[in-house]
Amino acid sequence: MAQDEYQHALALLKEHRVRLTPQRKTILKYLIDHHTHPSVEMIYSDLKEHDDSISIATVYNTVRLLVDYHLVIELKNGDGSTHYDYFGRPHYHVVCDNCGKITDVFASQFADLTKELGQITREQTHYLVTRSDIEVHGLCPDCQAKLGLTTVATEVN
Amino acid sequence: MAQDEYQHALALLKEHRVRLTPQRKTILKYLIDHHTHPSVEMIYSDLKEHDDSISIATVYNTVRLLVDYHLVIELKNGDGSTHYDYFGRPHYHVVCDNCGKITDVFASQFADLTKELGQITREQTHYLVTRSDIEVHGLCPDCQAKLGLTTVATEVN
DNA sequence: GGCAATGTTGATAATAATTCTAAACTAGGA
DNA sequence: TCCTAGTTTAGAATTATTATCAACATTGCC
Repeated sequence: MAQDEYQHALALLKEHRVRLTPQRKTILKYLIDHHTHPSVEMIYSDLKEHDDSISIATVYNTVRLLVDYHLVIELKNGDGSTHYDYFGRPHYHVVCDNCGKITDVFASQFADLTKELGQITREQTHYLVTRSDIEVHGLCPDCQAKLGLTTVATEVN
Repeated sequence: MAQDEYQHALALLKEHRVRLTPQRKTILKYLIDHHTHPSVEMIYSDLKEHDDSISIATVYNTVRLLVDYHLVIELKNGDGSTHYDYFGRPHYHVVCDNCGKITDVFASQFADLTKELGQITREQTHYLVTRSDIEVHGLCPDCQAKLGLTTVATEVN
């Protein structure tokens, strides 16, 4: 599966005549394998630990490249730094406002929602819609428990 | 209307024992009146021009405060800097990937969409959902015209 | 496989964005 | 009015990001 993603992404880049350097492959693979929504700094230090030398500038350049080709998306949770997430298969994000954790949701309804959203948007704005980023905020189950909100959780709409 | 928003926001802050300093009021009023999605730098220079002294640090502090109380939301279009938008009445954003323009959409269907989204999310993740940020990407009508895509636009789903 | 053209990397300098600090100030309650 | 905890200010410090450019590596071609 992850292997498929990787091959698919490589093929897309190749199609666009993007040079497949070892660094780019490494970073791409890292992002496919780690759905931890890492920041540039996290990617950099992780890779430096395992593999050897890779420049922070290269990480910046590569994530931007991947964002440009829509293989990866940028996220901000609120702690200042920017996070990245491989976006090969459509999904959306749920951010915990208490601990900052970001969870992926691969809901089957996602496709329907985005389609609907695209239609509404086109009607209202006449934009040519290409994609949608959805970010839901709330409290993760852990934080609900910590804050003693477990019972409330089931009541709230 | 804008006056209502302002009073409503002030009341909310007051309720939370937030000190209503002139700087905070000024910045809040600015954000309510300007739906231009300004960056901190833009707010700062605009206010410095009209009004007199206000520190950039205060602008940073204040927008964060307003974000914390969900009166304002953070946006990134892609040019690096962070933008802010008064969020008194629910809406979502459409970003033009060509020129970076951000358009607000106050679709009546917005409420239904977010409700649906909240339900799906809760089922899938057991998060306690509080709100949703939706960001649609595409090409604005101007850029479609510039790029000669007007005919295509009507064909694409 | 080997070669050349051209894009990429790496280290670091430069710049931009954001936060911190400490002293001075002030909103709001008593 | 007075007090005080919270806020503002200016600038320093820190952090994030981009630019530079010589050395290097990928790709397409033979």
